[in-house]
Amino acid sequence: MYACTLNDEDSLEHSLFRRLWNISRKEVAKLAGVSEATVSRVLNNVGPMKEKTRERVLKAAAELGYVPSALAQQFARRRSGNVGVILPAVPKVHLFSTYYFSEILSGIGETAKRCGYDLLLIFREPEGARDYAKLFRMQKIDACIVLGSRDVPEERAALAELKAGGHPFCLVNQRYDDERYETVDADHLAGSREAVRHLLAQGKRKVAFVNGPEEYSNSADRLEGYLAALAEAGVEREDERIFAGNYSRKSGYELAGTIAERIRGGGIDAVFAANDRMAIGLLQGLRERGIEAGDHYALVGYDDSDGSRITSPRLSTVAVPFYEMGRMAAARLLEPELGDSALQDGGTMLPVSFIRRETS
Amino acid sequence: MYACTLNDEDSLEHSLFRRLWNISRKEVAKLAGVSEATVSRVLNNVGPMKEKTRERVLKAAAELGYVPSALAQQFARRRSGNVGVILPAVPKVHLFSTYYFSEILSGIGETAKRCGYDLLLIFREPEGARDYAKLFRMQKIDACIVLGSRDVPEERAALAELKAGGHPFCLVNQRYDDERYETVDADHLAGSREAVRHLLAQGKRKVAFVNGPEEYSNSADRLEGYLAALAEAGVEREDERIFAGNYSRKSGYELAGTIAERIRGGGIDAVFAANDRMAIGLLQGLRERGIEAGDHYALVGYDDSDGSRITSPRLSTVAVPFYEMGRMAAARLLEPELGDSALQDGGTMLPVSFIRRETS
DNA sequence: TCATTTAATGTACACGCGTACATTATGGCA
DNA sequence: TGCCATAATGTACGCGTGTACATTAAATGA
Repeated sequence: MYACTLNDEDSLEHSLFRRLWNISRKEVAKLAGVSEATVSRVLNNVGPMKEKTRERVLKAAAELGYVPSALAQQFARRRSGNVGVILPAVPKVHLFSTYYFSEILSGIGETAKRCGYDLLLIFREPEGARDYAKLFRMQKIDACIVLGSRDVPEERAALAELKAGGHPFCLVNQRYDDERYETVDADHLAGSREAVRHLLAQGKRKVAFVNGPEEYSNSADRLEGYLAALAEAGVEREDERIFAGNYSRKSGYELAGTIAERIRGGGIDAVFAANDRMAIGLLQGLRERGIEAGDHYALVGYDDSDGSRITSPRLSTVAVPFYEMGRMAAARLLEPELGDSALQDGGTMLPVSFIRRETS
Repeated sequence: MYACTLNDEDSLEHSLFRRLWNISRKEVAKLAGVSEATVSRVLNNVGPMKEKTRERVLKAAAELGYVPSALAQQFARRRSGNVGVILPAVPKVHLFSTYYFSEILSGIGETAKRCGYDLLLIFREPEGARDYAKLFRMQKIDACIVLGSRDVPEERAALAELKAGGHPFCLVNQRYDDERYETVDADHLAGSREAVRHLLAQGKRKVAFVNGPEEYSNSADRLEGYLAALAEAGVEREDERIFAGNYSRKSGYELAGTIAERIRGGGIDAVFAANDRMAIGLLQGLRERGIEAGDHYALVGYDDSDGSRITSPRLSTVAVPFYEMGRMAAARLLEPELGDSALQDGGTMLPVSFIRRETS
């Protein structure tokens, strides 16, 4: 039918080699009979162009199955198109709810995708070597979101370096009030106050508090909320009722011995734990000692994690909009114009809500 | 002391602009008094070089705070250095244990970091548009690991295209036995058989099975293991004892009505659920009907998730080495020479182990 | 019709690195 | 000393885009 001309050679090339030799702008340009620049302009929709040309180029691109090389684009644009997400070192993940991270990560992913960014996962080095700024200098990422940040010297140094370098980043669930970093947090003070108010409203007067490590601003917020609620109700602060865990279930479990005695002795009639995991550990530890949540004492956790729904009795807790927080953190970095309008400025605080279940 | 020469201008440049204008190989070369190629060779440790030169270059690089541009490197090497990790669409995540993903992800991350790769997170599109191969054609990733794969036509097509394109990928926890894809799975047949054997050994003879959707090879494996154990014990298969859930807690919960009746009627004396979430949902649903696990019936879950430890009674289950599976999947792709030696060839199956707790 | 603006396209180069190849230093050996 | 093999380094270019600038085509106005 057709003579074996150059055209046929071309189509042979297309059908056979398109998967072998990556075809580039050049081939598309040749097929469409235009210059490479025109191809580029059509695909990026920049500058004026004749509709006819546009169609020819798009057709040629489709025919060749052309896909621009992200590598070359990134290089030419000097942007990686990646948002780095910094996660706690592997073993630390288990201190937090994994639920916590998957929710936040999903939220970040949603916004990032919408803005044309990809997510680069970065596990924090266990041994203090946290050179976040290097990731920017290497141009691996254009922005980054820091999860599980703790107020320790190495972390402060790393963040200060980011700031000094002018690198866009956003903290989630951790504030450095003296630093004015971009931050998305939830109103843990209000959440804790609410939780403790609830306990007080039940007539409890000896409310213990199991907090997490003080390197997390979350912990300070919760303490503040706890104290505020007590003060409101005219209940005196009692330091013996304040305990320190590390947000792991185990740490809650291990406090059960001490707390059991106090409950038996009438020194404690309710417990507010700074997260569900510790609350659950405590619940289990106390149960082993014959002390039942919701019966011998009231218990409230924090996070509304999956776990809070599967204990029995079900755990009262405070719901935190992790997914929203992730979305917002990403939006702050990737679409700052929208971000500002969406929040009352400086209002990085998302609302939380107390959820009463069976342990209180 | 020093005259204001070009040298001083240079050091001014270093101290002030090193963070503003990204310095490149060129500046290092000039400062070290060598060619750019030599800088490159020193930094990549390629070819012979004089120790003296090496030191000069490294010193210059350090002095300038030089960091190679990952973008340019990737472009020149035509490798992104990224491993794509494909995750279920956001809403789906909740069907799986988030524990499951964070474990596997950590395992992948460990190996990837060791091999000098980064992790690019990719959420599967909800609407069937899963063009995995495009990620390779765009050169966004050099390899990919597919999590939560389901045997549906779109998925098969996407995987077939990957294979046809010669793109390295590895499935985790899902097999396509007719396709010979690179896969890392655990021995769910053995795990399920073990779990059911245990129930039978307790004298149970009417063991129900709550399975997940059949698009997951995991589900088929578990069914097979369940049936194998029954057959061994000479217990006849009874289709009315086989139920279909979707791996969510809710789906287990919703089966409670039917199963409660059967337990009361003596038609069921034990339940093996294909994952912990369904087991927990069922446990809760039955409890609401006054039927207690470990008491009125025996219950075994699957996954050894966090949740299995916090129910009461604690859930008997089957532990799966998710972290190891992640490590191995990554190793398969990134260090195939080691991977092959580590496993008996074709032996993609990792062992699982039954864990007896209080519900059985 | 021609001059002048504006639309549409082409030409040329930078981006920062890796690396093939050319070139120059070095050392061994006769 | 001269020759050769090899070590060490330099030169030059490609990788596939984006885009500034130059050029040409079309449109507008007198």
